Amino acid sequence: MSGGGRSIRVLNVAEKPSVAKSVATILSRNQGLRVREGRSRYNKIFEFSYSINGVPCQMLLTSVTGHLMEIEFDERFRKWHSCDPADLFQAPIRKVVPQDKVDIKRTLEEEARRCQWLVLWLDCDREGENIAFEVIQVCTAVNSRLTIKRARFSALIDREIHQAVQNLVQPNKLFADAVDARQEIDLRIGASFTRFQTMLLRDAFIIDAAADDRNLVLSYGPCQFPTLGFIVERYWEIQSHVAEEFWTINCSHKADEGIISFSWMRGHLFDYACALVIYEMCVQEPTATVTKVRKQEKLKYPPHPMNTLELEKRASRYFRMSSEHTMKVAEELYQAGFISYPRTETDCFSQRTDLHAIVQEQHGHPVWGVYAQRLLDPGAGLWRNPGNGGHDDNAHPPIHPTKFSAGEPGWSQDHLRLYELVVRHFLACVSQPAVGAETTIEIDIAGELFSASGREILAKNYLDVYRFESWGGSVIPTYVLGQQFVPTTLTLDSGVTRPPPLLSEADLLTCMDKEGIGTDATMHDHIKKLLDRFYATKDVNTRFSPTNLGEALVMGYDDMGYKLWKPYLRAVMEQDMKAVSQGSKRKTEVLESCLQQMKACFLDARVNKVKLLEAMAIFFERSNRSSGDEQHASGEVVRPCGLCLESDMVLRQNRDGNFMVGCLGYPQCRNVVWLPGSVSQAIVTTNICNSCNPGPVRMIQFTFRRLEIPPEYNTVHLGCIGGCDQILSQLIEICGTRVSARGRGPPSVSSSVQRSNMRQGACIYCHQMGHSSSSCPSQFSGSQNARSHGRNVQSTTRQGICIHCHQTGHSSSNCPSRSSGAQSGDSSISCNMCGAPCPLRTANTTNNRGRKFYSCQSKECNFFVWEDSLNSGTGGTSVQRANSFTSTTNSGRNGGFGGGGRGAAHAAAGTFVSATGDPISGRKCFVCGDPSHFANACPNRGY
DNA sequence: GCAAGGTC
Repeated sequence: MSGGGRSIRVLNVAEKPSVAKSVATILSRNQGLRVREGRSRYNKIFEFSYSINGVPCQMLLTSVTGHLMEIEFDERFRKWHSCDPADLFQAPIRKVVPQDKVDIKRTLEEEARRCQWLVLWLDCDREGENIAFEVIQVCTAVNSRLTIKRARFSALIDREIHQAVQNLVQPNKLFADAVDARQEIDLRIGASFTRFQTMLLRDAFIIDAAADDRNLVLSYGPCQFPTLGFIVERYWEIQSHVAEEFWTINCSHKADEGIISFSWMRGHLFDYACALVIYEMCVQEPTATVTKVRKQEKLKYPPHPMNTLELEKRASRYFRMSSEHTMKVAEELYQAGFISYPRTETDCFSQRTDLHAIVQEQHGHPVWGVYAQRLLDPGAGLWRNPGNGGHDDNAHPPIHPTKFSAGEPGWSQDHLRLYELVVRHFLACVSQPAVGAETTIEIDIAGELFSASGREILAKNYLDVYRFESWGGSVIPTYVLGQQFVPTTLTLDSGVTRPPPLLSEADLLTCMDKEGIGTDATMHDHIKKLLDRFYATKDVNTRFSPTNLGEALVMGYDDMGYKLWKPYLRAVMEQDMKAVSQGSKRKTEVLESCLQQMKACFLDARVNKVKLLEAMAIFFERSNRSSGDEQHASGEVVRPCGLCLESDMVLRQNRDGNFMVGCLGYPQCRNVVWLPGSVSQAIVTTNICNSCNPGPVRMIQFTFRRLEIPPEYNTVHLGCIGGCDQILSQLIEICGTRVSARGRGPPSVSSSVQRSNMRQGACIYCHQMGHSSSSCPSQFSGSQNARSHGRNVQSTTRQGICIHCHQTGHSSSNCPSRSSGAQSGDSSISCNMCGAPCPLRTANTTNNRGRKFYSCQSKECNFFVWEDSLNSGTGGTSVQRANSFTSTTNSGRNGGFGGGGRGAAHAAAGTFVSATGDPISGRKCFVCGDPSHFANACPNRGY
């Protein structure tokens, strides 16, 4: 069949070669399907006959590989020095087909010329719709008569595809518009901030991250920076964590089955005194009564079908593979046909997927083949229809095996691992949950509740194949309701709060997913970028720390008050994109408002660049290099350069206060006009000179110093530097210019900052007067020291209070309360118990923050009393503290508190014992000080 | 030399 007669010739274009092949195979029913090469070796052309709504069609089905086009700035703005980075917010941009996609474009052009219809089979998401319009642009450019149609399909299965082609619709321009806006905003923000911060910082400091830091790019991007922000924020959280002591009561009981540990149902208390009172009550009446025995069946469900995010997280957790490497290996397995498409959000299988067939294929595997066989055995009862994770990208199924393998010759260890994960995960998904019998026992000791639980695994089910997860079993003896026993041990133990751990790769992916940073196909790229840019490092446990560079950048913007490192910006953009795709906002409207805001933010950041410099100075030594990139980047444009014809010339003031108009192409282009030394002020106006070329040349409003120019000249003059201005020429001749001895070299960043510091009179490191930051005695050059120094500046000086005790006047590192958990005061009393000094201190625990107490300095004594209770006439107490105040009973033999053993004898007499069994004498009620009763019997007890 | 998004 040649496509002659009345049949229509239809060019069909899919997003990727694999989809073209699948659609062609489905539509042709694999009959009469021909394949030929296109211009691009990856994108074949499939041909077959088909009938659309009764109309005979000669179908051509080919593909692109994702986006066909990119946006870029016009030539004039592409060189870093060719313009002010602020110009990038409005510089002209265009869409072009990059060199590596030209072959695909040619194929489309050649085929489109000979077709009447163009049917778009791009993925049904916003990016897919945008690619559709790229294809339309290329095809209609060579054939304007094309009828354009869109196929909507949600899975590559027969019914969907046949249905899609019989119900063709129009492409959705709004979806494509949303992506256009996103692309433009990303490019403009990314390029402007990247150029700005690179040129500002790279040459001003010795950044030891890279071997050659002159090639370092300090990139900014709306996805990479929030990702860095997550890492830095967690790091700061850990740095500022102040360990707080807490107290808990532990109880154990020795039974025939072993020792059972009961945990206190209050968890823990931060108030020692309160914990102690309760503990005293328990020791006083230690008999435990079983108040609840709960037995129930618990199910542990298998995971949902796996999408990209889960694949990356699990490969990181189970194999410590980086997300970037995981995706590389997954792509190779996909290309070789062993697993399904690895970039998918979908975590539920379509009803129509033949899950049994996928299981069937694994029957022969030497390790999990038997499990796969059991799954399909109805008698085993192991099968379960997979769960639904609630995500569906309407384009791809969850990741699952597509071809059996027991390992291929070319596979690495990671190929084997990842294939195994995909297969085992799939088999787990279609398996019954694990079943356990859980027993929970609750006991009551003197009104306090404690609990213990045990689990018996009844059926492992999916856990038999999913070796990556476990579910521990533990034995618990039989207790009956109302049963009484005396605990074997009852201890008051202390612990300290710990900071959260550094973010793992899986944690980071979770944060990104939650805040909408990146897509399933790009998240790993953003993480890798942070490592490539030396913003973060990853340890062997896949946990991320910021580098000095990463922390300094975030700190700099944070100090400016900008949340550019937070995910909000991306979230707002995402909302706007949604509004555009739904038609409630126009693309131009979103672009205008977003770029306007970001430009204002950019200009403001530039004004506040000292914050970035200060933050960098905390971690890095100043460099002597003087590239002056920063100065080049700033200044008002006066005219295009007539010498290099590439860059603009801008008005600037050098460090001595003299004005010049220099080319931004410096040092390649050294074109410069020095202005008279008598100029005190120069402002670029919007007036254009109508005689000088190349134009436009903007006029400058000059103000001269009265005493430095002849009396016949005005102090104010609107002049042109293009060569036409006689007055300016005369003044240059009369007054001369004040070119510095070193010539045009612009001031180095370091010297300009030092100068501004001196002017303000304070060092940017320590905020003290009398020296500059470069000679600050507190400056460390070692990076680790620099970081800890930086943290102190960050958390104490900046906020003005110690993060530990919340007092002013010292930093957290030398906080007097740091080691003791409380702040020492001046006054002290003599210890009621041993006579040693008891200084007055201030509690810093959650429940008693600010409350004063006296505490004996003698570790053996530890007399303790609240100041307010002392004033009200109540007494103090002396106890053995942390981990050592133990009541040892001998319930096994005597079944009672008053039984044998040294401790028990004292306890029976109402005396407290230490862990060594020695009595603690002189006990009296903690609440009121009365020795005739314990606190639990005190009439004044408030709880 | 800048971004993020497709996909190979």
